[in-house]
Amino acid sequence: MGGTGSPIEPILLKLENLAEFSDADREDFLKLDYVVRRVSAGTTLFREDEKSPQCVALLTGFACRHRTLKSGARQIVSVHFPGDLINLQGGLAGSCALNGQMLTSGSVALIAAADLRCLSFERPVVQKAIWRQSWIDFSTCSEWMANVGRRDACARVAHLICEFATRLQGNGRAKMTFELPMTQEQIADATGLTAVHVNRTLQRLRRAGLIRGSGRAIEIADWQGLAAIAEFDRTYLGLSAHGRAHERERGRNPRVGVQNQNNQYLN
Amino acid sequence: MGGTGSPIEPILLKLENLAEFSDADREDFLKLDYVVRRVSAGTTLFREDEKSPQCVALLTGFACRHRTLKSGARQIVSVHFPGDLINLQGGLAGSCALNGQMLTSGSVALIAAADLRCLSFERPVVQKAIWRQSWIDFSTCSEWMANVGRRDACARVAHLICEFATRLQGNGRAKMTFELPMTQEQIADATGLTAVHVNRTLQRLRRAGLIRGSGRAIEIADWQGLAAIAEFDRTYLGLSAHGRAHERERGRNPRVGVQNQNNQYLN
DNA sequence: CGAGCCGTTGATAGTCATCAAAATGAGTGG
DNA sequence: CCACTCATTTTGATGACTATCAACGGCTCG
Repeated sequence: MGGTGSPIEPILLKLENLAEFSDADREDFLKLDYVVRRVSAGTTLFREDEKSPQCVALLTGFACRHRTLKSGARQIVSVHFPGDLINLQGGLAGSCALNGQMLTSGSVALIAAADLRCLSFERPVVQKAIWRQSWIDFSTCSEWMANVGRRDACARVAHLICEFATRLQGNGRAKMTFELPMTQEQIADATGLTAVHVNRTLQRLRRAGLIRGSGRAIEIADWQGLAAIAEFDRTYLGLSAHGRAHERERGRNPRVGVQNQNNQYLN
Repeated sequence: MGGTGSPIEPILLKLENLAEFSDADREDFLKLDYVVRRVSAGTTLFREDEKSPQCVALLTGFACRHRTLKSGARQIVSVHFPGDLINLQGGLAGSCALNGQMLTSGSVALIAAADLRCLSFERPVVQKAIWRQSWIDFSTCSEWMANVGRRDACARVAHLICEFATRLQGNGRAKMTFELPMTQEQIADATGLTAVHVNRTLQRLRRAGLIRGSGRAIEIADWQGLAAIAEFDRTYLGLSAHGRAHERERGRNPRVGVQNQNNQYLN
């Protein structure tokens, strides 16, 4: 196979990392109906108060989901990369009280949620992939919550950078140089800070020798150090088991005994 | 039906709110294997570094999932009520990098994730219910993230109280009086504050006449006011469509045009 | 070339964390 | 039933981290 030229093939490729697709699975997926749209930065993809079930496949560019309070304060809840299938939760289960918006310009393919639901019903492998994606969404969301709730500004921004480097690289090691697809204000909205403070925090990370580069071009000068102050552990991203020799097993919290299958620490 | 006496019947009842179970669905669900355990407050239910896929059905008492940083700082990511099925993400898709822990004493039924996976495969309705539950988990998680990232201490605590009141009540209106099943330190861990500050915040809410009662007994004195400062909107909890006459449609953000099915604001 | 977004810098004020210790309350064992 | 212990709640004093307000330079773009 390879190179059917379908616009949604990148989406398929990413999903295939999450389950073992058969040729039939692949074919059926590529048969999905969709509409491709070019979108500029800032375009709203879907809104919290809208019921229309629609899934968005991000072909090029970057997008996010966010929640906006009456005060105007915004919390970005997830960031999406080219190849991502966005709004699974909202599309497949009903509105999700989140807004979807492009961070940069790019293009998307709109897929009717009903079609995707059908496909996932007929193709258990597709279903499994979607389920796992949804799991990753949740996992990432809770990691972000810990980020926003329990880390200081430096660690928050460092963590975001680590995550981006890792996700941009796919399954390999983290990229050392890349372009952050967000303005400092958007970084602020993702980390629960203000744009001004993000600016100063980036400067501190630079002065500390952890990153280099100006503007949105980020070069990671000291991955170890950056990951350390961020306490970054890529497990939550659910990437395949490539670089699995993690630095786990260390100083977790040894409050309870050893772990094993059968919950022997339950009473 | 009604009153088979099975310990996991409360779980079933809650799931039935999320999809239309047939009698066969119900029966098969109740046939699931499980082991019941009494657990004391603080008992660890599952750990982030553990692979054993196991789902926990919370029969009595309250539980939470949390993430702990090396510094010892803890972020509680979700709170679970009697009748909840916990760790769907971790159990069905692999470890979730989250710890599960009892907030109070209580009892749980352990269900092998594989069994649940099987059931959900054979019973699309069960699957739908589980999918919707997972959606609610995500939805709640992102609401909490907005809470922790973008609201001040008063609003955060008020929001937590509103959510608890609403969830305790099931589908009706919010309870006016109930017992918070968490210590102030746990509230702090859920809201990204410190225990000391939670204490002072609760006092402010009392002085403001929004809540009454001492200790964990909470009486909501002014639901309107409390929900207002918290910007609480129960939609994200995915409760059935009872009190749907929301206070929506008001001052959202009118940045983009009208919404309708076909994404006409895309370009 | 003006408009506007974005990044940067400075000065100041608040919110919330931290540290320490006393007060309250529940559970235990003699 | 009471002394005792331990967890939890409460209070006070201090300081750090981050927000807020304001202004300016650089850059892109129509």
